[in-house]
Amino acid sequence: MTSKAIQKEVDRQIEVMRDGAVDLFGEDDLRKRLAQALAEKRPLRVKLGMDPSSPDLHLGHTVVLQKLKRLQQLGHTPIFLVGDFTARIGDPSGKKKTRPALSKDEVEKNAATYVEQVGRILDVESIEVRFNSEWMEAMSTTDMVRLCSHYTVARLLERDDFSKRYKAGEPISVHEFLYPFVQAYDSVALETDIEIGGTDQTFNLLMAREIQRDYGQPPQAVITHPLLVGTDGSDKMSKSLGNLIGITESPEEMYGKTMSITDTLMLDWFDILSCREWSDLDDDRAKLSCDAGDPFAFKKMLAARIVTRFHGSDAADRAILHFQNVIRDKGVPDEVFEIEVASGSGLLDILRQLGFAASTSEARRLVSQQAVSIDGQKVGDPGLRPASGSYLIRVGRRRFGRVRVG
RNA sequence: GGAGAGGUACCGAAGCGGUCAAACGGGGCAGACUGUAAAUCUGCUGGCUAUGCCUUCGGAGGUUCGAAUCCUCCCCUCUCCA
Repeated sequence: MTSKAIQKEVDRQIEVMRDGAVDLFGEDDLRKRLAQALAEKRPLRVKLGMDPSSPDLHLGHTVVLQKLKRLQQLGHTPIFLVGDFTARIGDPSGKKKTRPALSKDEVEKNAATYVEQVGRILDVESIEVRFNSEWMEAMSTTDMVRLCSHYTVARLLERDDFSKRYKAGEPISVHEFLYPFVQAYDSVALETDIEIGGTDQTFNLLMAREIQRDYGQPPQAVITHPLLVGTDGSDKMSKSLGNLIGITESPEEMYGKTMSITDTLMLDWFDILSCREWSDLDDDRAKLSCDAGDPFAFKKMLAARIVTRFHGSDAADRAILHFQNVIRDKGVPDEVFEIEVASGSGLLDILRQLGFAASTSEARRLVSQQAVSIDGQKVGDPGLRPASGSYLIRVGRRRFGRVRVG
């Protein structure tokens, strides 16, 4: 490549890196490094850290994964860092209970699940999967203390999460301060060129730059992405808040959950999740932000796009039909799971066995709220004992189960 | 080490001797309505062999006819001083 061609390619790649990102730190250095790498036909090493304590990926994770995929398509090497050692220290953003130590088996199992799920988004053949216990377990106390000497408490307190908690008088355990050090050192160990993360990771990612410099490495560039707000519309999507859409969820669930988000959140999701792939909807989206357009239609499009991304367009079509049938027309889904119960079982017990109520009391409540129907007939008697036969039980609008009374 | 504040149901937060299974808000669930599992409005939201019974207000004891509320010890958190 001529140097002119290289410059052009650098511009193009930087544009991709910036796309959808909140910030790109260290751009000048990155340009130089990229040019050099291109000249040497050498890929850059792009790190993405993952917490192995909960192995299921959700829509929020996919934001950075989509970006990683695009960098992979540019020819760079994704490094998937499993923070198994870090998981044992405990996640600082999780304020409360320190996470339990995971056994080696659990970590390996979770990591495998991760890679499998990541494989739905990008090509995992050429990906490098690493565990930070690899170098952290071998680190001596002396080295750990030395690592910590590269940063000050005042600077640690600059971190948004820490400063907020500090000002609010909430507890911060000392070990939480170590987390950024470990994460930073991971970049040293991996000789990372670029690290991707959510905006909540900005501090840690930037700190890695300084630590790398102290360890004689060129500092990594940092690309941060916006956090996806969860289905509740208030907090970032996370497992602990239960406001997520998992990427392994059924098409019907994905579609329905997306349809349940508020109109405002829908625009947010579109902007963050699109990644240039849904630009044909940009005009519709623009109309909505100035109060024109059809929010309902737009939300249906968004929901269909999300399902398509993870399950394909056929599945999306099925999800749409299911939604129209069950939610709009209050019909019955095509497929309903079935359980068998002993003859003489009471309705309340059946509801529990179907998983529609966690306790008899809750089942009783549902019945008294006119939420339960058998074969389309509302039920009012909590003491009901259906005779032998097969029945379709419906709870609320969208929970269905067939029960065969023996 | 000293002084003070505090730990309440999924979360936040009232209650400070009986009327407390515990106000209120959020979340969740349900009903109505609708453009949808949006918005809005209403109800429910510890368990059970259920007009009663059992467990719950950091933990363990104690006082009392009776405790989330009073006392003792312990554990945890925060603030200020050293």
